[in-house]
Amino acid sequence: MPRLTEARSQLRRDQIVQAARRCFVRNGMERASVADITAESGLSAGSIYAHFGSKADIVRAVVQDVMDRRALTLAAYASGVRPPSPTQVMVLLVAATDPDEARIALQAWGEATTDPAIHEIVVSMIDRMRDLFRVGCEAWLVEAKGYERAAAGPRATRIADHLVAVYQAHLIRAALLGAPDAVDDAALTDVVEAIS
Amino acid sequence: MPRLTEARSQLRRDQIVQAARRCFVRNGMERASVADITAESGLSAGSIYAHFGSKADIVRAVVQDVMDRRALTLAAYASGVRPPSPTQVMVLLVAATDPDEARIALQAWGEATTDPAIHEIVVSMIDRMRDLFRVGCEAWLVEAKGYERAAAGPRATRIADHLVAVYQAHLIRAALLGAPDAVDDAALTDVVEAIS
DNA sequence: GTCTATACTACGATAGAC
DNA sequence: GTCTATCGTAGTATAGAC
Repeated sequence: MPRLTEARSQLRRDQIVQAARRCFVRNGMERASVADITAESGLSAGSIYAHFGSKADIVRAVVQDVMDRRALTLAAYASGVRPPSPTQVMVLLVAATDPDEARIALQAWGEATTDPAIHEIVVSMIDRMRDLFRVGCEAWLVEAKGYERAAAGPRATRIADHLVAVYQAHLIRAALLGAPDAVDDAALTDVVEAIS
Repeated sequence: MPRLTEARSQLRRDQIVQAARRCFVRNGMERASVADITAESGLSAGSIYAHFGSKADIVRAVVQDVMDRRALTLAAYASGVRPPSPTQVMVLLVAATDPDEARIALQAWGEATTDPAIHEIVVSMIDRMRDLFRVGCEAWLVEAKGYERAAAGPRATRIADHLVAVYQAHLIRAALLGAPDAVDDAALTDVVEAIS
């Protein structure tokens, strides 16, 4: 029985997190009230506080959730047998960007400047992403470009840093300008390949 | 007399804006209260509301102020007779970055996702910056690299987009990791020159 | 676990004297 | 213009019934 109960509880938590996410996209993490979240989720304040200790806990859960989704997407691309090129990874990642997720990411960056818990989540996420890029690039350099292992490592680190920058800039565009189908593939490809 | 009075009023406004900026760096734009700003500025609530119509007005003024400072710094570099290379501009800009200003910038990005007034300020600032980069790059391509005018334009646009990305990524690092004297000039130079 | 109702606080903004 | 004092409200969190 505990297993089923626990799963149900997790489901409720997720229901609350997704409702909160929609509220945050609409009103911002700080301005969105618990009352907004109750209305959006169809639950009551009492129910919500049975699953989260405070509104700050909900904010943390939403940020963690969005970051985890991003990392999963990226990891999926990087884990194929034939490592994709940096350009391919970036094009896929950009095409898979949800503007709402991008907005949550920007809000999280802002929160991270003053909230230690969010700061920790965001920074460790950036590190994780850089690492995924790095590992993927290293494999690609060795297997597709014929690099020696020794030379591939430092080169991959450099490229990964750059991919993080390009990706972050893309998130800003996606969040503030909407999804410009103007995902200018040509420009993106040009830029990424110049550094690869 | 109106001139002197107006100047004094502007001084008070600036005093409030700078105090508010410090509060925002400490507590975030939303969490910082008007009471915090009165305490930090040494003024009273009544006085502050004589100069600003609402707290939202103060937030807008702070964001505008920080953005204007950045644009001024960049314009100063770009306006020399001998146009600097993209790498030089970026190195100077990065070296001149104040972590507190970077934090305000990140908070402004987050706010821009839900507040139309902030959105307008942020987006137009990004456009202005891109344009300054573009004009500077074009001059540099023509005068230092021997490009034809016709070829320099599109190339400069491409480089400018990239400089914006690199700069935004730098702001994120500066805001969240502090000023890493690890302004890794080598990495920066490498990346910017690859695309130049 | 979930609801309704409410306690308590903190905040933004204003009033009115000086 | 600036102050002190205060009003009204919105918001988080809890109590207690079911």
